[in-house]
Amino acid sequence: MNNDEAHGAKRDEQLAPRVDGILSSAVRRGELLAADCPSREVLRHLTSRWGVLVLIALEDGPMRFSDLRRKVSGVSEKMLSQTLQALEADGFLDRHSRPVVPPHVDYNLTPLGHEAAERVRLFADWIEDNIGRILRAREARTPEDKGHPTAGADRLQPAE
Amino acid sequence: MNNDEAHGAKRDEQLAPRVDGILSSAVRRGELLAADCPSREVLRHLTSRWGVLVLIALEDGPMRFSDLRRKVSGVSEKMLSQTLQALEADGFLDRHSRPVVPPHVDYNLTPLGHEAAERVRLFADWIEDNIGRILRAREARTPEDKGHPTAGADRLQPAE
DNA sequence: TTCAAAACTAACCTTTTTGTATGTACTTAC
DNA sequence: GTAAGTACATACAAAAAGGTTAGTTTTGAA
Repeated sequence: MNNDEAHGAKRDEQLAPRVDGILSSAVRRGELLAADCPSREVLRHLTSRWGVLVLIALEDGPMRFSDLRRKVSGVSEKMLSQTLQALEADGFLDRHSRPVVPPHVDYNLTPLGHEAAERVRLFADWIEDNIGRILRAREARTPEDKGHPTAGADRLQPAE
Repeated sequence: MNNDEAHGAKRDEQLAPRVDGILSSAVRRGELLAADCPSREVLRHLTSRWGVLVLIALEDGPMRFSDLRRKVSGVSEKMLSQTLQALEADGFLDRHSRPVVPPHVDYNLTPLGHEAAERVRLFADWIEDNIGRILRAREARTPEDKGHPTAGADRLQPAE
């Protein structure tokens, strides 16, 4: 038997993900673009400055705090522990602390975190693969001053 | 020789994207995790709070400023124009202003922007599809106070 | 004996981001 | 005649993010 129906609470959250097929795109799109969509908060956490890099770093396997700190170059201890706690609270990774001294703590992705990390890395890989194009496109625009909003609007005409 | 060498400057950026195959994963991974990697800045722009939503909104086609403002619910005029300018400067979207009054300005994704938006949407879709799991995973952790770093370390043993 | 390493926390400060409110120039709708 | 809409800029204020330093506790290495 399926005890899925058993807990009963929060039907709303469970309803939306079930919608798949033709309508799903429009419905889901509408959700994220809505100000009160809970996905927005999750999106913020996962796309946070250090969150992205931690997820990517942990894809290679479990890692200790200080190893992560060295791997994710540039992160401070404070931001790393803050980021790890946020991701842990969201259920994207697990923390395993061994009661030894000096402390030994391992972090590893949960199945959920692994799925998220995969997607994040796909996006990150695209950026790295295309960083040349991107930088060139940027340079093609910054050198020349692009027309100001009012600059081209010297001669105004009524909207047709 | 090929005229690729002609401009001389920034060989480095062009070199990396050319690396593909077995080594690419390790190399690229290493780049983003390096503090001075230019991809990090691009990543910040694309994963900025409103940048993600603007890219997704523009995937359906060109849109005017005020239409975007209504579609991306919750964004202020200031942040929207700031976000649009940043994405435009990076070459992810184009701005087309018609010299009429009241002003009429259209924004649309460039080919580059389209590729980026696709990846971003894939990730966003995953979040929306799994928001139920995510929220449940979070709730499973927050109610109970998870062990403090020192809490479980009452009896300390030398690291083995 | 002093230092470094481990994995943090807490306090303090700076920087960045975001929001709010206002103004602009002109037109259309009420 | 007044309000609303258009696409912003600008100034100021609040909030969030980030950095730096110091401190904890114990071990092992120099």
